[in-house]
Amino acid sequence: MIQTLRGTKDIVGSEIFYWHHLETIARELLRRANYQEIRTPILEATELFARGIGETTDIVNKEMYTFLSKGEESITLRPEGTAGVVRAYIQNKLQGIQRLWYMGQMFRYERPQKGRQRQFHQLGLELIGSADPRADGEAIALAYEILQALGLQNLLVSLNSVGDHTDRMGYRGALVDYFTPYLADLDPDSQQRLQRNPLRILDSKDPKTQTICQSAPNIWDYLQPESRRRFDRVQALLTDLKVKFRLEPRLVRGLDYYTHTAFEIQSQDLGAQSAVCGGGRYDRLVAELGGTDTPAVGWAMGLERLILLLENLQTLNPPPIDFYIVSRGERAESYALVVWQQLRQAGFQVEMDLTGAKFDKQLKRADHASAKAAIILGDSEADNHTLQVKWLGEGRQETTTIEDLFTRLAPRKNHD
RNA sequence: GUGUCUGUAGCUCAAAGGUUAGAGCGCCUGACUGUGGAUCAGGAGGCUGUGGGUUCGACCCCCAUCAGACACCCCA
Repeated sequence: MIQTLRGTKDIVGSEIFYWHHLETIARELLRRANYQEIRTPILEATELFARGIGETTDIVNKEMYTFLSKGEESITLRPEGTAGVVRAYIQNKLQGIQRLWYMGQMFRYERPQKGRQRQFHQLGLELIGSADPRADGEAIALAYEILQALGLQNLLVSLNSVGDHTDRMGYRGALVDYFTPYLADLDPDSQQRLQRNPLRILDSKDPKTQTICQSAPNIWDYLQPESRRRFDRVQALLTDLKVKFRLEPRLVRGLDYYTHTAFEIQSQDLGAQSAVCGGGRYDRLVAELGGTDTPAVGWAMGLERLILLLENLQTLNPPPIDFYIVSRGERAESYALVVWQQLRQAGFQVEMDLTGAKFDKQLKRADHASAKAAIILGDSEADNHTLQVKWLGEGRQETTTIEDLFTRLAPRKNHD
């Protein structure tokens, strides 16, 4: 049997109702904030991610689906959304402040576990063109409110500032100085990180490394006054917006392009992969990718993780349909098809039984389809142009005509 | 890439190395020949993930492989 590749899955059966629910709420909140959807290709030049995300990151080093196309060009299935959106911003010469959102598949070659797949979905937001701390507040508040609107509980917003480039270089040097004497006591992964990305040592889960980190230098001591003021302002704005957050000096996002604001929203109801949303400010990325120097802030949510939480929260059932048409006999079956068309064109949601089985079997299926009413058609109804309508909730049955049904139920028309 | 655990009917799970691999739910049929849900009776459905091996004999033990779960790494 041919089956799905490791780390990929079908979204099948009632799971789709959770996706629709999530999409409906997110779309509505983003519409109110006048964000515009953008759809960029899943396939991009490998160089876009190498330059955008950073050559030293794990995403670029070991997690990308990269291959050569027939023209020997190196292409990659996107591992995240921001680089592509920024590429589109530059390529399409978008100007001024752009409020953009996207939703779609992302790909990372990793071992799957709870809340992590190789092909997964992200909902992302990018607010490009403003350095105003209010832009940070806007982006974070929207993420927070979307998660709240979904009814998620036990959410924790972690906030940090990683400063600008000079702040970070100073801090990085201080960390290297601090950790070097302890080199032998660090876990092997962190030993590697000391050269590549010492900031990452801070969120190691190794207990011994953790103790060493206790008295490591704090990034806040390396923020220049201007960066510090900016950080304070973002905190004040979030408080005004009633976003509850926790300051987390160790929070370091995995991608190289972040500056100043970094944040993450975690759920305590997931396993180890607890981050449902991550993001921050990336003032250098547009220039890095060849555009004019443009500040920006954004985030991404992992939708599979949100779906897991939603499924724990509530059971969504398929909405009931209006009519299930049951028919038996040659003339009745032809008549049923016409009734099916008329009901549908009048705006009702209708399903017609195709089995030709006995009425009790077909009615059982009507019940199973959670239809409000079954329309029962035999040859005598076909001859008289009447309908037997059985209201399944109350069990009442009536003889009527399709015209009568239309006038009584004032059906929704297709066009408004 | 590393570690631990798990693969038996559509689903959830049984079956001390020893007859013909079972049960619940679901599905189908009938009781009820033009009337759903409940009840009762019956039925279909399995190369025990796959490929090797050990054994008189393997769902069970061994090896490999594929897949899944969880964790590490990393991230959403």
